Amino acid sequence: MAWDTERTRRRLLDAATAEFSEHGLAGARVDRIAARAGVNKERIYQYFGGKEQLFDAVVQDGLFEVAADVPLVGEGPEAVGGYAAALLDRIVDRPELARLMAWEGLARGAEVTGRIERHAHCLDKIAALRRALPGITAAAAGQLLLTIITLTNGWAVFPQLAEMFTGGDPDARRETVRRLAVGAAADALAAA
Amino acid sequence: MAWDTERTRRRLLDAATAEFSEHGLAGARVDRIAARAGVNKERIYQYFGGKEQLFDAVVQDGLFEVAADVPLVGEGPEAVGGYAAALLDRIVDRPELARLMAWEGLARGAEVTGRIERHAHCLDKIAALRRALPGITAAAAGQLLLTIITLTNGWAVFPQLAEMFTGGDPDARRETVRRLAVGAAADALAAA
DNA sequence: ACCGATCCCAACCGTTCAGTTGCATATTCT
DNA sequence: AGAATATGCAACTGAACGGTTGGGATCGGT
Repeated sequence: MAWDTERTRRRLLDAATAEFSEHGLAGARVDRIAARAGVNKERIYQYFGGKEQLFDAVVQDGLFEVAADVPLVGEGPEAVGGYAAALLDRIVDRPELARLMAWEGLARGAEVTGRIERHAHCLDKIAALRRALPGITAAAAGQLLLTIITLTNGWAVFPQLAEMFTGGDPDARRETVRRLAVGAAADALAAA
Repeated sequence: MAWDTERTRRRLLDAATAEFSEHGLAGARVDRIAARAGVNKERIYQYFGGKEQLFDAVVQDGLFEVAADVPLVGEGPEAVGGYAAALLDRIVDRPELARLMAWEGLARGAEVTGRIERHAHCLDKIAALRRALPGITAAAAGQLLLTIITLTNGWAVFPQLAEMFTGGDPDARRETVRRLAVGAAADALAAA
């Protein structure tokens, strides 16, 4: 049998995504990740270096994937609303990345590793937002993006609140989030 | 020396709040909590039953405290904006509860323990919101409350995003959040 | 067909963790 | 004062954890 190292790597990454998303950095178990992947755990240390570095790789991977899956298309506040709604849909369907971001923010604070690529990645999103809302300032675009991500990720991070306040109905929430995003975008544009 | 059990309890609760807020449920160390409190860890098991129950007690305690500290006063969308701004200020100043809520939501999902008191607590907040915005539906009030809490807690839960998108400036964020909350409140009111 | 490099895995290691126990000390009741 | 109860703590325990090691299998190159 040929060594399909890329496949092993992928399996580990997927298993780690599930495990870290469920249990966080401290709660995840290296043994469990290896078992989920059907791989010996020693591979983790060879491929990624350790638990924390594997976590980083997982976040990076997820970030990349969601950016490709949910693009910001069109122009004007309505397009921004559509983007927010699509993002929420994605999170309802696959909450892993939203949860990972929260675990990361809670455990590591503001100093994230791999700042460079990450920063570039975020600048890309801000640029897309400024393309959709011509004339908006960079600061306003940042605020708007933070608003959108916070609002959408909240669904995955505070399920207990979502359940209590909305009965866990994602449809109702999507429309609320869409209107909020449209309003926030229009507001940011008007302030330009 | 007289047995000041209440003081010991309080010290444990405070130490546990700090520890759980920093490290989460899985990352917190019982030994560290005891050391922070200057108390033997065996007391934790006598007073609270165990790590998880202590966590519950900490969340409950924090929830109660913040509700008392940040009331919703006045009427109309502006009052709601003021409430959101005050909540964000509180979170910037003392992010413990926001972080605890996130750890809880991530680790435990929608099924929170102590549902009854918790639910009553939330119904109180919704009632306060409906008093401030006469005519609003219960569903709209729930959406609005979820929006406000999500937006404000986001500052503490996603510090890496806050840093990247806003440069970590809480003042700019407060004004954005205030305007968003006012807009959301007016919108919810208009839909009535 | 051989060799060096790469990959895989079972077993192992030192540490750390949540939770317990046994006993000394302080308090309250009578 | 003395018995009964509640509180304090150091030391312990069994399990689980992240990480390592040594040896065997499989590859590509020649």
